[in-house]
Amino acid sequence: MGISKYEKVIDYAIKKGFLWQSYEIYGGQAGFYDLGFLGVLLKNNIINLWREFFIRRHQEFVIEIETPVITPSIVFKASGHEENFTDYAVECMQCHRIFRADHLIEEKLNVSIEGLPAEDLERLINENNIRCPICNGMLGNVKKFLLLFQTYIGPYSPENLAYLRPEAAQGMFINFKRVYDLARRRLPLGIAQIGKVARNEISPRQGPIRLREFTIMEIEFFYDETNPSCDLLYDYCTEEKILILTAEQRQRGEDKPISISPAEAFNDGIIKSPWLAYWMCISNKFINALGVPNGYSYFEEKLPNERAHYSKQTFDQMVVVDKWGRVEVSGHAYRHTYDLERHIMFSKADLYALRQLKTPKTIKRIDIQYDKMAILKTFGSRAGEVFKAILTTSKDELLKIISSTQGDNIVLNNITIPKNIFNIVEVEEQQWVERFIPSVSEPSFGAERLMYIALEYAYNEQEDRIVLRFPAKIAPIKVGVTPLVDREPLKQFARKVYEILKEHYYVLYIEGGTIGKKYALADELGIPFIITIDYDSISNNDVTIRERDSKRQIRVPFSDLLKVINLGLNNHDIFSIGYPVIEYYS
RNA sequence: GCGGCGGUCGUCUAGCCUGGUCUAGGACGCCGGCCUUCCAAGCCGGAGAUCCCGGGUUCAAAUCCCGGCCGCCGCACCA
Repeated sequence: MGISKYEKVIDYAIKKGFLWQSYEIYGGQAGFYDLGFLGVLLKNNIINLWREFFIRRHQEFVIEIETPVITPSIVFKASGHEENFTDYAVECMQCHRIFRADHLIEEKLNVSIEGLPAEDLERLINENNIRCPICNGMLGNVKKFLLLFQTYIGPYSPENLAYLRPEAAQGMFINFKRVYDLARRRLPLGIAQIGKVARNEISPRQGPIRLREFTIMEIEFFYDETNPSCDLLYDYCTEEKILILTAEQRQRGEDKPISISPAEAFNDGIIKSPWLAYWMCISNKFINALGVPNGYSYFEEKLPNERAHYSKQTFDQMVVVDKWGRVEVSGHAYRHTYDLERHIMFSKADLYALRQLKTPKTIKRIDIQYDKMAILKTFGSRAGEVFKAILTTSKDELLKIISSTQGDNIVLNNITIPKNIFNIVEVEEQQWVERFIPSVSEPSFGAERLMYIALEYAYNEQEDRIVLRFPAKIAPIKVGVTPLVDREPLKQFARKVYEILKEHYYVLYIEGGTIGKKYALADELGIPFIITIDYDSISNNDVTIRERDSKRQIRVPFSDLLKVINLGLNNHDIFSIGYPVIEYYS
């Protein structure tokens, strides 16, 4: 099989100090990675690019918040994670294969056994003599795996169980009402969050691809199902195609995705939520901007049994990678009203949105009126007690008492009151506003996986050298500066340029070795532009700018340097703006 | 968790089978010096290794044995 690109990229990334395994001096710990300075720069650039695509460009209706990682257990009871993030595994005593205990039982007995504890599963296995489906050996004890990290809040409160969040989403759901109010109760509304999450994976083995702690970038996008207001989908997502491998296709065993525009996919019912489609459209553009060309990523619809408990429809955005064929970089879940409903149920909080109706809804309800004058006349000085009795009884209850009592009188607080004092009427009310639970579509990205993707797609081997072809926007170091040879006065000039550029960018100043070696070093770090100071620079007060991928250079007056670098870093073609282009010095 | 394979300067590795000559050799990289006017030239010098950890066998362990840790591959897991 040979060494895969993954190994090469990771070797390279470790060597250059992008990342390395955490807790090395104690032997390391699987599922955790540290970032070095290049890694931090790259990750921050990716996060900021995500912010640009998903938040800044939608700032009228997408709002970023930040909420804690440590979360009281009640939140994940409500969200369903406490129940659904638990796996029950059982091992065959004979062949040592491991199976999901619940899956085995459900298959064999054809019943749903959600939420049963380990002892019950074990009992079911024994009672029904369920054996290993491969070798028919006896099965061992059922073991429980909780994929949430547990902790306790406060030193004296071991009963205050808490979890590290496995997704940032719950922080957004919990804050829905507050942000909705801040946004002047307008939908659609996106709440975005970027932060650390933790999942206690059983055996993470794919380096930075599968971590126990990672950075998630999510939007919970709330909208009115009856009025999605998703014009953007038709404004921006009708031309460009995305690739989708539908659940139907997968069930038929097909693996060739269809090519369709997001707007079309929604119209055809392939994507069930317009906003899910819109964010998939943006996600596709975003992945392109990280250096993944069209055709190298697609959306895979999850089968119903593969979906998370909260999702009505899920697409995983897959990017083609050398080692595993593809890797999931984002999940797009149509969470619908599930989470808000659950939090309303558990917290009793009002997490409803309001909808203005075009025509008022007429609501009929029964009302009880009573004759104040008659009460005064009948009860005289005791009227006050009667009013109190009536007011402290709820309308529903009063209605029940009146309708269920035979005869002409009812008894309230030991006071006998004639029925004819009450008048039961049907009133019609017009409602212009309606409460409802908004629907949610969620795009969710893992930052570290994107880092790996960016590295793998940037990684190029040219003869015996490595060039990292990062898009300028995410390149950790933006500019290099070097004297052509390490002699004065070139060094002095180069250092001056370095000092100026440092004000604006991360810059690498290079001395030592030959010019070829310096360029190679800069290419290896993915630096998009390198500025060389030669002897002509001294006499003409200008510099050369070399572009990483083409190796071509232009000669630019010193005074224009910043302007040109800025253009270059913003994806303008610096070779077509009029400065002399040098294909190659010899 | 189970099974297979592996772990030696920063990196890649020689040595392990057949214990001693290994105060562990080399290359790349790094540091210092010389040289160098455009794509990883050359020369000189230097620093750099708990041989993964612990225990055992032995006069003697990088080398043999046991346990542990970590990694890779397969089973399983991966909302």
